[in-house]
Amino acid sequence: MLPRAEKKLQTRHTLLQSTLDLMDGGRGFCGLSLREVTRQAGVVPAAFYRHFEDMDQLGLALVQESTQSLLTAIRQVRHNELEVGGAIDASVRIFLDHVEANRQHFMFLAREQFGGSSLVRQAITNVYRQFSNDLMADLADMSRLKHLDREDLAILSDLLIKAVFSSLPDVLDHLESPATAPFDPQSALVHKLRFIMIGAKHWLGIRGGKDQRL
Amino acid sequence: MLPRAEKKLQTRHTLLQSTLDLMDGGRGFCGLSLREVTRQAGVVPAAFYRHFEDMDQLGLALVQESTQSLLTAIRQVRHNELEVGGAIDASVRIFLDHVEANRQHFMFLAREQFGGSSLVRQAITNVYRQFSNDLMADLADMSRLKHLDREDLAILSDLLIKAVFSSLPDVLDHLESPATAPFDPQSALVHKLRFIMIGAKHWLGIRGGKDQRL
DNA sequence: TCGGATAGTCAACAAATGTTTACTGAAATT
DNA sequence: AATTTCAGTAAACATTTGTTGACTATCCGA
Repeated sequence: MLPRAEKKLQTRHTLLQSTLDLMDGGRGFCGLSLREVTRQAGVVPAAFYRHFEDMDQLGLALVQESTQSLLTAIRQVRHNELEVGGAIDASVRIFLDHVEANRQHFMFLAREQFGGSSLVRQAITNVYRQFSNDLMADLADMSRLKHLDREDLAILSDLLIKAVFSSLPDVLDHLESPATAPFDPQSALVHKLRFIMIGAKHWLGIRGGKDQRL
Repeated sequence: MLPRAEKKLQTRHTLLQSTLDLMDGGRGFCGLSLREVTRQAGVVPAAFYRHFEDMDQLGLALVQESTQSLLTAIRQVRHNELEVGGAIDASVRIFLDHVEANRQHFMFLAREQFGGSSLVRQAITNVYRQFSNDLMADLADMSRLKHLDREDLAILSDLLIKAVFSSLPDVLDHLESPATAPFDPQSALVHKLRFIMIGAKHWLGIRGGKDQRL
């Protein structure tokens, strides 16, 4: 690449990384100021506008960057699901390895999924929907779930995605101080996904059998 | 009550309510300024300090207020669980009715559970844990879950709580614009909880039977 | 080699923020 | 009736914020 544009990309990356670093202090994205970010990046405030229109746009870029990581992880997981036996264990392992390798990005996603900026929130919501749709397609191919109709599968995949992502904070906290949670978040997550998948396997329709009246 | 302290409590409540009103605009708690809140409340900035030390303390008060609402809902749910048949339907109905009646409070909880202020976040996390423990005690009394040990129950209740709360944003959005979600969030939530409870019922231990290898 | 493009600097601006200090007046206490 | 208490006001403060315009130095294409 040309050293001109390369340098620019490098600064842009520094701005994004500085934002993640500042958020490591436990603060949310909306609590950061433009000047703070540039200060952390070792750049003058005005330089910010060479890369982003405002903080919201930087947030969107951060969503995209994080999503890229996530997409990579998901594809590994989906590839792995084709193998036989212990798909959940292996998938969760791969997913969590990736979370560990991209801790800051996933912290950003976990913290801003319902957070301050509505633009960022909406972007993350769209990513969710996309992943949920992908997962639904995979689930539809599983032989032990053939008895589920489209709506069942949609709700099931949504539930699985929500279970994974709502466990993200536990996992991320556990990475930093491994004594916080009562259980190991990774095995707990596997446990939870098993509950769900077993339930899906024994699902008898919305009315349920008489033994399914809960 | 004496008209002196009563008036003070009223102003305090106005401050809290003003905060919720401002957050209705789609912004997060950490995006609000002290002056903004007092402006909305029709009070001079300095008056804020007669009630709260800083915005974080107001946030904690808001957690407590919201928690009170939630406790009320939960108690209704637990009482309802003692009745026979269709416990999930009825429980979810009651819970969601309460969410609807206290929309702003639950929006606050949903949005700030991982959000900006670490003090607020931690307070909400503690509430979660408490509810999860309560639910665990209830689950332990259910005859169809007698085969689960303490760890199973802990993880199960955590999963149920997470499923409910991660669905809160869907439910709240649906209240404002009932065409956003692909499905009705309420029935979807019932569906999800059924998946989980059925899975719990058929749970055969962490190693599972040979038909439970996922 | 020249001339334009441009990433980043510098300085300045109005506006908004959190916080403090002294005050006012009504309610509570004595 | 006199005095204290205190919720809310008024004004001022030092900072910080987002944004702008003119600049500088470097890289790029001609």
